[in-house]
Amino acid sequence: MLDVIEKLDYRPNAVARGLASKKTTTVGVIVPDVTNMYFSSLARGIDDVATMYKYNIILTNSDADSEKEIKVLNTLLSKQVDGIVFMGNEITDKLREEFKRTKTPIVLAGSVDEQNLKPSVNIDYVAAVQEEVKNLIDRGNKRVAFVCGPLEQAINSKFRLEGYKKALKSAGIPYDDKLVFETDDTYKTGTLLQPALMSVNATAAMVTDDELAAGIMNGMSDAGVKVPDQFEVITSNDTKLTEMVRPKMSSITQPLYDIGAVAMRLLTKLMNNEEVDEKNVLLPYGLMKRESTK
Amino acid sequence: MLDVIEKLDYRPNAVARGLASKKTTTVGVIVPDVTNMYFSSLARGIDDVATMYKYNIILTNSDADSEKEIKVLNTLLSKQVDGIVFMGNEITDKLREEFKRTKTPIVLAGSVDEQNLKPSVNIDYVAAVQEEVKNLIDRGNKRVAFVCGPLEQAINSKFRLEGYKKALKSAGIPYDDKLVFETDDTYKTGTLLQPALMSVNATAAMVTDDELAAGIMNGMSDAGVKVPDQFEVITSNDTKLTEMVRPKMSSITQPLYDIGAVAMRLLTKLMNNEEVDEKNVLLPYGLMKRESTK
DNA sequence: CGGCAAACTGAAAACGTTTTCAAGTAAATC
DNA sequence: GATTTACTTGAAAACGTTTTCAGTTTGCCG
Repeated sequence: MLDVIEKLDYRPNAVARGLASKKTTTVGVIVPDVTNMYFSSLARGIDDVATMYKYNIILTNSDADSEKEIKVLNTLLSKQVDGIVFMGNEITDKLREEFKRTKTPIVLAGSVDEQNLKPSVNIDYVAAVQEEVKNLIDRGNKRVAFVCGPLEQAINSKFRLEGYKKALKSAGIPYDDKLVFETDDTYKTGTLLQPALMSVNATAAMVTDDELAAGIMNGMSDAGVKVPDQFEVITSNDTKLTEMVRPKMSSITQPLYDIGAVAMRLLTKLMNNEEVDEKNVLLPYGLMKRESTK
Repeated sequence: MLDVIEKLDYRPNAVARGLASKKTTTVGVIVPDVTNMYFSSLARGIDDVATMYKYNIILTNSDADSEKEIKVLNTLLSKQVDGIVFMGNEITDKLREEFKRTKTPIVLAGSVDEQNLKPSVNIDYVAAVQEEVKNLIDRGNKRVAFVCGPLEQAINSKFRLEGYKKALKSAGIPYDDKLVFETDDTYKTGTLLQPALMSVNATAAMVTDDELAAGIMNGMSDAGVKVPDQFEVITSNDTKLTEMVRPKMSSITQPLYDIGAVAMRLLTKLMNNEEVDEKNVLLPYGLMKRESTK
């Protein structure tokens, strides 16, 4: 019998099944750039639990471009994906409209929407940053810089920067916007930041992306500034890059793989019309001291 | 009025179209691990030209596990993908059988099959390694180690190791298998290799993976061995990691993004039944001297 | 103006499954 | 043993498009 099947080389046609059953067992994944370790880690977590639940993922890079995001969202929906996990931190009104327009379940992974329109999986970014910046201040840093990605992204402006401000406030240090550096989250930009950082007399930096932080550290080293003795840096994503550079980078730790995995698990429940108790889950974060801080 | 707009809010059903037209405008991508920068770079190239040609990609991680590869290949085929780009370097006979069984176009990206069964896009690994090892030898290294991933993978055993042997041969140096280290291509393994490397009196290493190489370099530094003065290392993939570690790693340069892009472009031709002149394309490689070599 | 090919049109078939539904059969209840 | 209930079976409908094909119109040429 199996021989016959082998001979006939029969494969069930999932497309026909999809048409008939209105389920494709495929989910869409929208990600700014797989090439960034932060996102590839999430993506890996997503794919693993997706296959665990017999789903496949259609992976698309959006370059965090709002237009591309909308476009790709619609092609995914027209491909009848059963659900979507979205990564990207600038949820524009237009995008939110698109989100509302469909009844296909969508969950955000490692991405915040200030309006909490959709279920999401994150860590408590403000608490984490606040805690790290407090530590920096307690260690004697009077002027700690905040180096982040685009402030249009709520995760930076509404969360991380808030944590930074809170830490400042409870330490009685006035907020100085000369100390916040808005960047594009790339390694190269980081390497160029040393002069600017020095010119404002910063002695430490809270950085929101590992590649960016690596750039800053190397820029410092190349300019003869010793990390952490003369300049401390803390990064945010705890990708494996933190262990690869020297000195190793202290970081907020996030369960990257798990964020993806939990997001996907959450999505399976939604696709299955199961009840979910907590729509916006916060996973525990930690603080990992390595060599870039005193 | 809103009803009308809502009514007009029509999305063509790609699944129905797929059934009727026998084209899904979706291609499968099988990759060992997106989390590895080498593969995520290829994947990015693939996705970009895929969207350029109106395709989407179903991305699956195989962990380079032969069984998973076969399994996932079949689910992709049952999902009626129009084509597949495969990454992974151990093409087993069983996998080859599966490849033969289907008439869906398949191309290999950054992955060699010694039998050249399927179209592929690569660089000339043997020439590249040979050249770099020759340079190492010319610079006075009598004992250069070859540190690679699993030798079951043809890319390592049949290509890179061959290049290594050739370089040795033309320099009149006898091949010593104590100098070849078969590993699992991970950073962590690299960090542990220093004692073994020292014990065989190696003064340089040709490494086949960037993360692995970074591990080796850091292991050396941590043990007080100066790179490149006391130990030179050359790596193979030229991911952005090479620029991030200190010292920066000298590397064979490969157009990673382009390998993916060209592979996908090739696939579009095959899916379109166009003639392709060269089934096994070799893209140009280069040698980038950075700081991990003298 | 006749004849023929080309272009257009609309309805029906096809795509390969799942879902539905009706009819039939077996089991269970009294 | 009759009546209901539950289960089984097989055929038909449905899924939402593209493809096909016959029929009709248009266009062109002699």
